[in-house]
Amino acid sequence: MSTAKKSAAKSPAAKKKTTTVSASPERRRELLHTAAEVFAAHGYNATTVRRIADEAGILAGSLYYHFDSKESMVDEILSTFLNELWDGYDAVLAAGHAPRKTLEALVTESFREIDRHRAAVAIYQKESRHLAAQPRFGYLTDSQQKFEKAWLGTLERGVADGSFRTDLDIRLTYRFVRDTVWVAASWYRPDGHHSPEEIARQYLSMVLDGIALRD
Amino acid sequence: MSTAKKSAAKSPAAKKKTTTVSASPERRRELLHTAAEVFAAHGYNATTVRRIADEAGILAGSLYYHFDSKESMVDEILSTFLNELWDGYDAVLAAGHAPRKTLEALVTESFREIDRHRAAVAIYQKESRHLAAQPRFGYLTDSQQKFEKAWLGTLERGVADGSFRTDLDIRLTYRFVRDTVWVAASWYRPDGHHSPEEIARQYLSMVLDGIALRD
Amino acid sequence: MSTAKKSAAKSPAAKKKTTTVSASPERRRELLHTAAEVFAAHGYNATTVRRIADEAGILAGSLYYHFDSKESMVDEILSTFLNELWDGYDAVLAAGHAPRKTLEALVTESFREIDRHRAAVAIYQKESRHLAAQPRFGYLTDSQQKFEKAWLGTLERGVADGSFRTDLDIRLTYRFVRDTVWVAASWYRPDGHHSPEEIARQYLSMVLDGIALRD
Amino acid sequence: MSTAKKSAAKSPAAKKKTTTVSASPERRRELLHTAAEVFAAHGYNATTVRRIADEAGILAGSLYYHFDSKESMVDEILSTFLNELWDGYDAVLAAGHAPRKTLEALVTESFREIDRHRAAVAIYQKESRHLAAQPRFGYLTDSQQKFEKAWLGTLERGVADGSFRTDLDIRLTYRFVRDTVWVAASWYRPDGHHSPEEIARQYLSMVLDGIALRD
DNA sequence: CATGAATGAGAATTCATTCAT
DNA sequence: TATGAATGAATTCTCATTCAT
Repeated sequence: MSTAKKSAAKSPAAKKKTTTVSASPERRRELLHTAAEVFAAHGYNATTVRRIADEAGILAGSLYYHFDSKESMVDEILSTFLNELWDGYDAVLAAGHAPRKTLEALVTESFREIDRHRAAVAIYQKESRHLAAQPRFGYLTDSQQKFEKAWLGTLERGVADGSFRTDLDIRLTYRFVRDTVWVAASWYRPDGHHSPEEIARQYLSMVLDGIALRD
Repeated sequence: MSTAKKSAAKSPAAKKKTTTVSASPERRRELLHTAAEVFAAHGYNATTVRRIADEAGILAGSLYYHFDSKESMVDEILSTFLNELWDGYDAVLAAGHAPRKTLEALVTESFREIDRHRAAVAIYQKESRHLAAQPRFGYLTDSQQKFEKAWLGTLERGVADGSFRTDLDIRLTYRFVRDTVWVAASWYRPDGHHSPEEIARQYLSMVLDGIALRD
Repeated sequence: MSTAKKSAAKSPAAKKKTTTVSASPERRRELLHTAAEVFAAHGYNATTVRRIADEAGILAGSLYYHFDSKESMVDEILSTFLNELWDGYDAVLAAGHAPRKTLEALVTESFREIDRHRAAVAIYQKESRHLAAQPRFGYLTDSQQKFEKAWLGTLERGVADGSFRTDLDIRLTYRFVRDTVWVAASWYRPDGHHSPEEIARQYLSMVLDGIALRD
Repeated sequence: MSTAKKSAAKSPAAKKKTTTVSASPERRRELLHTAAEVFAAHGYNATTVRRIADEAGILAGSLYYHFDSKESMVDEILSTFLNELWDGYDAVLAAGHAPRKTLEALVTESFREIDRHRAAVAIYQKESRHLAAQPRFGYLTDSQQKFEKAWLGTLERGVADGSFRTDLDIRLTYRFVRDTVWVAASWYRPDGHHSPEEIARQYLSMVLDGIALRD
């Protein structure tokens, strides 16, 4: 069970109003989906509650029947996403593959998550830094650290066993790979041409072998 | 002369209040520097005029002696940055190097700009998309297009002359290289260990040759 | 029959919705009891309909099957209380006792009401002034006036017949006695130690003979 | 120096925005005076910020140039009042008078405070209980306890030295005297007829010697 | 009788901006 | 150049109330 999962579970549970949480989960999900799209498109701060409500076809005040606050909407969007992400990552890490294969699996899994939670990923990219400052979003920091450990560890093992180059600054490489993957959420649109697996394959090809033609 | 430069120049000139322009340019620069730091740290929307003023040691209202509006502050920050960026890029492109060398020069130039205008680059990364929606910031879109033309063109020429791999989706490659470089502004801190040139070298090494060990 | 009774009776009767009245009187009473406790504890304005519903174990909307509005709840609570109060007071006044004995009987009766309707009395103390501004609560003002007449009259008769001191400002004395008695509702908790009659006895002792030791 | 003073001083000091506090104290005082009147007349919760602003002849938002929040307005009103109250009480208690004289002095001082801070006293009476629940208003509880200690102690000493009756429940007597005095704030209007000292004299006469005519 | 979902009218608060001094 | 005081529009959130089921 991941840190994100535990923290995320604790966060809503600490609220007084449990009523809100008990409301029909279907409607919640619809509304959260709408909210996520708007947050992703315009940014969390720039998104007004009213805008979300408009998009959902209800009045702004009505959102508060389902959610405590605008904040608790992002909270639920992000923690849901991170929980699923870590389910996938944990499975990959638990499989005990060789470093190179692990890297490939992590990248592929990442693109799958981008495909499934595009909006959430975009929000995470843009907002996690300043949201993490609030105690309520502590799980973002936790997740960040687990994330770094997983990727850095994989790279280190790969350097040790000869899969990856030894002449690179490993933290720089980590950032390079990490950004390379996740920034994709800002332009990725599922369209049939490119399945997440196909994109992952091309990215991996570039990251692993470079874009220069080999002699 | 770049599009950015012209547009940027036109933008303030279209204002009614010439008062603003008459103020001492030194003070302006100081204040813009302060503003850029705060914008970069907290985001444009989340940054209050008062916060900038606090940081500058004056009252919020006093900023309006120097600038028309909060918007005109980002405007000046971004257009100044883009003008310098294009001075560099134009020089590189005008030199007529071979594709691979051009790519290397563009990347190196980019990291230099990140080094010199870290705050502006961070703002550009986070805010350009939604700022570009306003006519005033049309030059952001112009710049974006010139940018894409320069990079995509270089990649295409490189594919044609055998410098770069032919089996990759070229737009994907473009995004890969572009993001790879500019996202660095979100974590880059000038510290002596890594000069922009050194970081550029490592990035290029990864992008061109990949991180996998060659046989 | 008192003014309060008549006004209170007229008030709900003037409503359109007769539905409300048809509900089981037992459930009404339970709910009113719950409402009274919450109003007393947190104040009328600060009490949300939802809070009352929570306490009653139902949803906010469900209260509207039983009552027209939050206002009609306080209305019923206060008018019920005042009707009972005036039943007692009227009996005392009709008995035709001497002034001092009348005063004692009124005080004792008051503490009995506090004992029986603690919540209602507390609400009355805190809210009657501003509720009385609305026409619907005109009976509060009526009751207030009858109240003043009864007490002031008793005091005046007592001054005339030599039961009470002649050197005191009679309105000041009235307020003194009135406040002395009713403010008790703010701290009184029925606990077995102090029966209302016992508290009345001690209060009367203080009011009539003072707290200083007589020579 | 009293508890109220220290707590009150700490409360505003804990704020981030010191700017607010630094604004001209004259305007603050005027606005606080207005606010206190409205709070006293309609209750804290029922008073809208807009109402205060209307009364002050400015717009609601403009109040926030001077104060952080509605809460900080009551805070300042109450703590200012309590500080002055305790200056007076402490002086009385430090004088080391005999119990009866101390009681008289405390009552007189109380009526003087009611005269000077009528609105604040009325607010204190109505709102202190629920405000005290918030940490920010902890000094209300502190003050309450000091208050009880001062009055109960005086009564106890008076019982011991034969000034006061020995057959009364002392806590009941405490509440009786306390409420008797402070409830006066709800009807007291300075009018020339009754100086605070004159009212204190009459109250003391009733409290000490009772309203019944002595034989 | 009760629920679930909404409405709509405020409420407090924030903030870019203005302007007389 | 800067201050102090305000404006006014927008924003998040609250809550009594309604109503179809």
